[in-house]
Amino acid sequence: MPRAKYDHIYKDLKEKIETEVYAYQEMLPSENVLVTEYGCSRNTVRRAIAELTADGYVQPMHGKGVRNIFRPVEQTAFIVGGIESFKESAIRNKKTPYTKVLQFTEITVDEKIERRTGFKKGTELYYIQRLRSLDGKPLILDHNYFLKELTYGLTPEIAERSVYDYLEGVKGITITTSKRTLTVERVTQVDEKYLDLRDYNCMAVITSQTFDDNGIQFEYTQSRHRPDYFRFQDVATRRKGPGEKHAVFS
Amino acid sequence: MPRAKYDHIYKDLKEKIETEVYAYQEMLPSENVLVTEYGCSRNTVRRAIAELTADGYVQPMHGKGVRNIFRPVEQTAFIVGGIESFKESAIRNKKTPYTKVLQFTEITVDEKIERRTGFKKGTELYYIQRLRSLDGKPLILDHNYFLKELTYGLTPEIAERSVYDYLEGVKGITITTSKRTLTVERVTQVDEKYLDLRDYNCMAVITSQTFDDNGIQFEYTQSRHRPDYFRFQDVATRRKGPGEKHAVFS
DNA sequence: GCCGATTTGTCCGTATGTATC
DNA sequence: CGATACATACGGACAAATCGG
Repeated sequence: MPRAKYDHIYKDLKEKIETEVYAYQEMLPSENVLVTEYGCSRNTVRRAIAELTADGYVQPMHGKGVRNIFRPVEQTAFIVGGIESFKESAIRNKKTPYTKVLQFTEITVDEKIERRTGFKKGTELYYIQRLRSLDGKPLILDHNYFLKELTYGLTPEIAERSVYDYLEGVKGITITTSKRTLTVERVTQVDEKYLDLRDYNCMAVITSQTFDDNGIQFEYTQSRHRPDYFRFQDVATRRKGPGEKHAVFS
Repeated sequence: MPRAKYDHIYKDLKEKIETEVYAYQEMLPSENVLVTEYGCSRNTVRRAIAELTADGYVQPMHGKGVRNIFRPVEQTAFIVGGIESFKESAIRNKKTPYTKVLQFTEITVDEKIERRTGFKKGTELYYIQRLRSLDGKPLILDHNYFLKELTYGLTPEIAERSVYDYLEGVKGITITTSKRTLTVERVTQVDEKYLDLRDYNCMAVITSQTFDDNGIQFEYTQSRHRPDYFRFQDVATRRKGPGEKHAVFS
């Protein structure tokens, strides 16, 4: 499958930025130069730059050029950042992942679960509880709720390997949008039982609702992270237009 | 100042979605219909839809249409979400903000501060420590470092009102990009002194590096939030292209 | 300060590809 | 198979910001 042209340019520029072919604070070649370099239209170059901007890699400046503002991050903790699976995050963080299934049951949604998960009352779900370890160290406790109608055939064995490989590969589900909320919550007895929390009495909790390409929510997940191995990254770009908001907390 | 055309369409569609002119899970009018409605080109409509997609409001489906997946959020805690100032967040959360300046000093960057903040050694900064309250309840402890060269003239009085109003209004600085990292850290003595933490021994911490429109970092801030009043929201969209990553932790 | 060259920002019309129905 | 809808790409036009002479 041939990638889209803008995606090729995006990845190429991204690598050049990461490997400092363009130095920090340096200008990238102008759009017109890139057009001739890549042999494409200006719109295509602009689309690639737009993606780099969203990644926080570059900053276009009207009338001046596009500046590289990428800074490599030191990798101390387990970085959660963008969109990727547990296994992929582990690889990027250069650690060995391991998953242990603690529970695997089927449940029917009641009012209480409906409010929390967004699934309607009466819906049938798989409920899975999993312990995630990196380099043998248990760090994350996951509570997954999968819509049975779309994910029928799930087993504990699949849950131990990769649910998403199964859903995408076998079931043909395409994951598109994920709404996430990050909070800090008190530890539970289950947290304490499986994770080495020392004297921490809080957990970093990511709850996410995930949709397929039909706009159907097929998953609700609560990921409870050990706080000292947790890091979430984000790039916020200011919206243009007059009468706009400004930045974060100042 | 006349808005850009795509921005007008974006805001118009956004409002229609929020007021449920288009119901949840309903399809928006097709791009071609919108083209005739707004009297513009298809590219312009597509740009507006792209922004709504990034906001997690809609989900375009190849060959089918664009589905509304917007759900209003219940406002329990203090939601941090997108890009906005403390004051604006307070207003959106329907609370009364108050800021107390605890410290206001000038410092010079040493190696230790350089590593943490990204400012070069020898640079002169303003260091401000502020306590943020909502409805009289102290919730956030801010540590700000501002590049003196760009923010010269800051005073404790300004810090008590709004630093950003001063920087944007008086100094003519334009805020563009903000890189944020969210972690969970242990409480400090200062946290305990000013915030009512009960028995929590952790804080939700947002550290951010903010850049102006010249790509110059002029701010480093650490915002320490009381955990039980903290909530961070995010929408992750899956990248297209073959051989791609999938979603969050499953 | 003015003017022209450069560069990014916005918008248009069109063509073609691909997925859905 | 054809009609519809979104996805990608092209080329051109003009506006707005910047910079140098």
